[in-house]
Amino acid sequence: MPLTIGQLAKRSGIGIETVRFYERKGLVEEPPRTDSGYRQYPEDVVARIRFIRRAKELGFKLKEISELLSLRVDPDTKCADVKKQTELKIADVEEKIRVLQGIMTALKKLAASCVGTGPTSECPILEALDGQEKD
Amino acid sequence: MPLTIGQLAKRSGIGIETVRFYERKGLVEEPPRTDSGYRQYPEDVVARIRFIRRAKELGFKLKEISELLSLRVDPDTKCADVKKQTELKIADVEEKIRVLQGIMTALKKLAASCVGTGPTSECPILEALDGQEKD
DNA sequence: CTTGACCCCGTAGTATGGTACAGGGTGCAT
DNA sequence: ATGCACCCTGTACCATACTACGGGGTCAAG
Repeated sequence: MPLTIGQLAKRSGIGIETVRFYERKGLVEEPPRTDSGYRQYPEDVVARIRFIRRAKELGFKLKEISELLSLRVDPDTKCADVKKQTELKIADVEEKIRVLQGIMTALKKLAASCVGTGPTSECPILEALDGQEKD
Repeated sequence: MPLTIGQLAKRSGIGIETVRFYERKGLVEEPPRTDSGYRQYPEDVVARIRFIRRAKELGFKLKEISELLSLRVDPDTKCADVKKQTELKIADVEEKIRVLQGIMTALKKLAASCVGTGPTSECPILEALDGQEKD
């Protein structure tokens, strides 16, 4: 028995509007309709939306997810293509971590330089952000 | 001698439109104008924009930067307040790194499980994203 | 047969951080 | 005095990922 959009949304843990949004974006294909125009989703769309959610959690953007999704639809694409995408994503995430760790180091250095007393005019954090300029 | 908006933009390394955008956002205060309406920036605005740029590089959002900026304007705020903001930011960045490392682990596990041969129908990566469902 | 929960569509708004016009006026050099 | 670079305002647009709303139609229970 097919699902209404509301049932689909509830089962897959997203909002109704988001389902329609994904449909507009091509992430979820347009389902058949009842005579009155209600969307009728087959069960497996729940799995597809779960796929989208998991991929999102792994840091894929919607655009990347739809690429992943079309890869699998095309019978000519190979497992290796999917693996390549994943490896690109790994490099991407590694880069993000690298940048954040640089930020961390800088922030910690700032925090360590500050004893936490005195007015802002003598705050070493603000002075550091000012660079060579003095306020 | 005061700077025109174009000179300010060039010296501080951002675009003219961005200066006006920062003005609208309250990050850069409205400068005096010439009779004809041209903005006239004192030199030290260059430092202020550099401050904004550095803070942005450290992962502060514009909203957070404007908070930082108002902290320093208020003579009653203490160095400790700035330090506290910085420490909150450190926790924030640590959390981001933690999440990304979890993602990395998952992605690497996926990539490792895939030998890279065969059609997408047998791709372990897509299967993993599907969860308990099989395509 | 009415009420309430659900569905439809299209449009617009949210937040973030800008960028890009259009349609003017200004300032300076030649 | 004319050309060109620069400035002004206001508005609209970019991507990202939703979320909300208005004004309707539908379905099942009581």
